[in-house]
Amino acid sequence: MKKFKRYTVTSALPYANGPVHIGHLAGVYIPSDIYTRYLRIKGQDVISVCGSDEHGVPITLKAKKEGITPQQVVDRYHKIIKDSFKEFGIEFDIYSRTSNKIHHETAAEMFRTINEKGGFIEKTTKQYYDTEAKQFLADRYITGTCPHCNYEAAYGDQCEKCGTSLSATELIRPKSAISGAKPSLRETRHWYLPLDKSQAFLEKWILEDHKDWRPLVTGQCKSWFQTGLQPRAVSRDLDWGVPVPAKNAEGKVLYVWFDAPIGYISATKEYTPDWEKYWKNEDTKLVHFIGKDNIVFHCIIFPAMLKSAGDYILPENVPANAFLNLEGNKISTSKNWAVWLHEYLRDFEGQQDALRYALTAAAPESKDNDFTWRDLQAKNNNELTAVFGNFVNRAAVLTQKYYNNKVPQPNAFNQEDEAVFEKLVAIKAKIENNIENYHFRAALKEMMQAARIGNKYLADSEPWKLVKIDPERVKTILYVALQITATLAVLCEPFLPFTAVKLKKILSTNFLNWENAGTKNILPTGHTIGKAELLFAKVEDAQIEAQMKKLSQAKKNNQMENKSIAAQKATISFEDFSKADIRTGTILEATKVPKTKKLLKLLVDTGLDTRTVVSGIAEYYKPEEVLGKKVSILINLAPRKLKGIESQGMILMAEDAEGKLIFITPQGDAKNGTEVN
RNA sequence: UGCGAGGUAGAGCAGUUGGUAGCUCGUUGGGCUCAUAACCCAAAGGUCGCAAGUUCAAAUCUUGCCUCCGCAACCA
Repeated sequence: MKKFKRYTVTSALPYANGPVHIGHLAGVYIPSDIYTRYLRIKGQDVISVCGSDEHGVPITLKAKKEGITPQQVVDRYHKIIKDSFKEFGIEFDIYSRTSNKIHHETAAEMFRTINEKGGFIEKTTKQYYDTEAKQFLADRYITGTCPHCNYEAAYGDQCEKCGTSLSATELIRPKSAISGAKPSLRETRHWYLPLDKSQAFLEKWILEDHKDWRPLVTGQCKSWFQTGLQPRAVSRDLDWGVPVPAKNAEGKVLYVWFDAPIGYISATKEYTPDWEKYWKNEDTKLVHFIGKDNIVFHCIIFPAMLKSAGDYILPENVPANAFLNLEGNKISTSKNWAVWLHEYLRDFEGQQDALRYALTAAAPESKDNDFTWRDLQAKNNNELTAVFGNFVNRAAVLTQKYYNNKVPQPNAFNQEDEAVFEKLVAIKAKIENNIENYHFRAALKEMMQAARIGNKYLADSEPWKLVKIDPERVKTILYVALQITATLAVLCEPFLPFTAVKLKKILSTNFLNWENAGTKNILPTGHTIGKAELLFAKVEDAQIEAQMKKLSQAKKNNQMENKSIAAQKATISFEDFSKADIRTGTILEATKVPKTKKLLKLLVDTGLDTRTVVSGIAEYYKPEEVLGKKVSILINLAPRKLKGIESQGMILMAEDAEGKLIFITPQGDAKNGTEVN
């Protein structure tokens, strides 16, 4: 395997239109932090770069909605995100932002470089333009009627009712989702990255040269290759972003997906003038940590960009994670279905490692996973506290009791003692191997195994019994136990940095390093350790219940917003349903019922007969409008007198978004009297 | 609909080139008392999504189906 001299580790730039939640942490930031912390402890030359992604349409929309500038939006979230990362112990060497001057310059320069090499093509297309909001509209921001199923709220890229994928120009009665105005088609010219020309190179690079990538990642790339890569626009008509540095490019900015990954480079530049060795030197290992939604950008598009620009190295690996769900549902920023990092830090002060542990243990490395609060509690209380914390406490307390906090002088090691050291060495090797191959979940498990070995060692050797009959042996036992503890302090650092600090304080040592973990004299005889203190606090039921309550509140709020959609009614049997006799019919006559606001008196041909029905639709329909209308009618409803007129059935109606009643009209040529089933 | 990735004990996950199904937590029983009622030992618990096929032998290979997730060209 290739030997690298230094590492450049990137973590997907969080989008600055909301705070960071546990899905981001489990998918990207915790794995990248484990990886870089590990490399740092081993003394490698590594930089970890990240920053806020601050451009793009959603941010401008949010600003508009709140009546502030996009800059104010990103300033707000950049601060929240940056602060919460720091407090959570995600240790970037630099956390930058794409609204920075240095980023604008770097991104513009990248564009120019590629452009000068003829790496773009220019194309003019027709796109919908919102004359009121004065901007071009992405397909997603156009709604209209689906040409296939007539669903009225279809998006410009897809109809969610019938699932057909659409292009915005197919929509009947298109409407801007931003202003509600009717958009018009306008010509616009854009630069495109001709990915099709890079396909051959990318296919070889990914499928042949990097067979060690995760199946999830390779699979998705394959999927793209099969369809065939197409040119992709790198510019956009918008006033928020990096201006396109070219002639005739007024009002055009670099499209966010082009701009964002360059943020890794500009962050590096901001960090060190010596940035080029991290991006242009073949001895450097570049690793991108991302979520699965970002695979195409980091495995296909960004490499194609880097390649076109020349000089740049390409990623060695892109360990993308799948998604984390929360209590069985997808995490959603807009629905507030999330555990926000800044809120966790407030609600669980000093318990960063509990979340780090739970999220690493449940990391969605190969498939989507579910996070539950009960699981966090169980992992913290039954694993971290019970196994790890308890062992450390046992060793420290025994040392305090028997040796006044001094590491005792051991006698010759017996077979059990030797076995312990052998296991520790093996565990350390497994952790290294797992981390280097991005198996952080497995690495964490191994780390805990070291604590288990400690507990078992104490339980098997029973120093508290032996102290009365063989005090010399107890010295060796406690010596060994303390070596295990010190090894733990080293091995846990990539995963549980706060615990590592505490543990080193308990051992009152700062001379531990990765290389001597698992060795027989990591903590020398005669060294005085500090006072025993608890490493972990338990997570109490009350804390969990408070969080669950918060979530159910979020759920309730969502339901309030979607109030128009009523919950499903109680299940009925087929017999119940078949009692209802619904027929198609035609309205023959309609007259307003005098002295009422709502009622129309209708004469309906039901196929069986002609009958009178009184219906509460007068607010929405004039009598002449409903004449001859095909309707569905429930005919065996018990007759009822309304304003003195006997109503002999009920016209089926639905309510639309504005509360207006609309007829359930049979499609096509249903004869009057046809049964509706 | 197409493509990709999953579906393995109550939960979360391993299972290398096909050869007796494993780990952690939880559950049950026992032991211990140095320790945050923590720790240690043992047991129970699985027709490996379903169906068919290849094979002496399939969680593992082939085919079909069911199901969940993602992507599908301007969605970041």
